[in-house]
Amino acid sequence: MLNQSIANSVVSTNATHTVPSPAVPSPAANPFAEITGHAGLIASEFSYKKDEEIYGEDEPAEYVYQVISGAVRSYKLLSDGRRQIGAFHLPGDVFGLEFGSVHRLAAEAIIDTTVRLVKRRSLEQAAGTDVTVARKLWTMTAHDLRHAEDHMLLLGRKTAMERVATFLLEMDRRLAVAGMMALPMCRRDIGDYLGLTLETVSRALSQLHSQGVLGFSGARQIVLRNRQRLRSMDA
Amino acid sequence: MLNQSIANSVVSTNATHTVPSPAVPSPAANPFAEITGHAGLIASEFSYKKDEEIYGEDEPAEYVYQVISGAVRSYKLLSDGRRQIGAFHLPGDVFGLEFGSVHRLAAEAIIDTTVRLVKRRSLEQAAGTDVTVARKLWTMTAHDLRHAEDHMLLLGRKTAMERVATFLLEMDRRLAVAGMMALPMCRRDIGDYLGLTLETVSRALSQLHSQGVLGFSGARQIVLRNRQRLRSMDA
DNA sequence: CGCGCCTTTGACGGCTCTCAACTTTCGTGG
DNA sequence: CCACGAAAGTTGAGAGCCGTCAAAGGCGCG
Repeated sequence: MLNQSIANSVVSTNATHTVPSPAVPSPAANPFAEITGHAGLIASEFSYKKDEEIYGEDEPAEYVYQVISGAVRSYKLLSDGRRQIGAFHLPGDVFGLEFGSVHRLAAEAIIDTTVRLVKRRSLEQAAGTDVTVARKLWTMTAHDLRHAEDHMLLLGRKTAMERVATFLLEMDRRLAVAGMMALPMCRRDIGDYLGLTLETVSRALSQLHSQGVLGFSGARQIVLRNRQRLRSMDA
Repeated sequence: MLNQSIANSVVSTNATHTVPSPAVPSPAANPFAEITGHAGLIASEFSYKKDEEIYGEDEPAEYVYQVISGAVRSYKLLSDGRRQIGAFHLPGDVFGLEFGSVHRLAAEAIIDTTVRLVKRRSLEQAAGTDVTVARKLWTMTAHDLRHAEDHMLLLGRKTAMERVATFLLEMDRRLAVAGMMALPMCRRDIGDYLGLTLETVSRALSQLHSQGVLGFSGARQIVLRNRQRLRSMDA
């Protein structure tokens, strides 16, 4: 019931599980380039396989990362294994930037992922002499804070359907290409991001599908057919 | 059932509804003093009555505030009135600091409150020339982010009892005097902070009381009698 | 001293979780 | 290119935690 519901002539069938977003935004809008360019910092690249850990919670924060391709989840765990994903990082996003010396959340590659990275101490040092770097660090942290504030509202007060609607609109904004989005993450990841179980996420998506609000082309290829309706559900 | 359960000989009875914390931490630990002292900024004072709005959501962010006395809640609203309190601000805390030009959350005085305030543009300007100020702004935003990340885990994954336990330990740490805390906020505020209803908060507190984990002296005067037990409940 | 807000407590219902079975998709290898 | 097995996703039934509605009690402020 979840397939063949899209006239997806525009979508290449081998696009599954890759995030086809524009690799990295233009240099002008790229905070990493701004910083490294400005301060003459050395940026390396590194790749991680699907589900590979990039760093652990409370691990020393040695590097700051930018997603080049792939996708990353940042999360916290409770002692019994309950997980809260705080953010998904998609191509162009910077993650792992900490004020202190340790990572407050763990990070894992959701799919095969390549990142650019610079040493945190280099950034700190540059910020100590260059106010534009210092300001950029503030900007990036402030951006994360804004997202966290919105997400607290979602987690504390929205219904399951509202959470899923919010999620779809966020992902649509961040990774839709030609009106379609290829989700890199599984239902469990979505649930742990939204404070729900994977079953509840699945049921909400099925309901939206049956109402014609969205179309599937494989469980992770989604087309939004009625964004206005979705926005009205997002409370 | 909620009163006279404490041998509170140390607590003056007229302490209700005032937050008896140390007015403002030592200048060395005071971010506001650090900044204003460093940059020669002008700080004014202002007072708000109980439940008075300090600023609204999406209002221009003209000032940055520091609580001198009293208590403040920062929150977001959904269109139908559901509210998520993102943080409580107690004496010494800085709030209302935004990277952009508008406030992402509204702020209200929980009880009669006096604040110190400086113009945001003054800070921005100072940060443009002084890296220590720029760094301080980053520090404060990073601190808020850390709290928001912890709170997302609470809202997304903790049970009602775990949330209340976490809340009690947080308030104990932040405003306990002589082993007792005088909560400035009502049950509804606590519920809106924890993503619960006021009734659920009340039931959890009653249960902790009946288990001897805490003692009451009026609904808002609480003594923690078994912090270890509470920590084990907070997951 | 008394009114009104805050808090507590109870009964009940429902939204989401849990547990389970089935289906589909996807990666792998023949 | 197809077959196979495992992982991911869907769907159903039932339970439980927390929310809703309601009422009574307590405390604080005027």
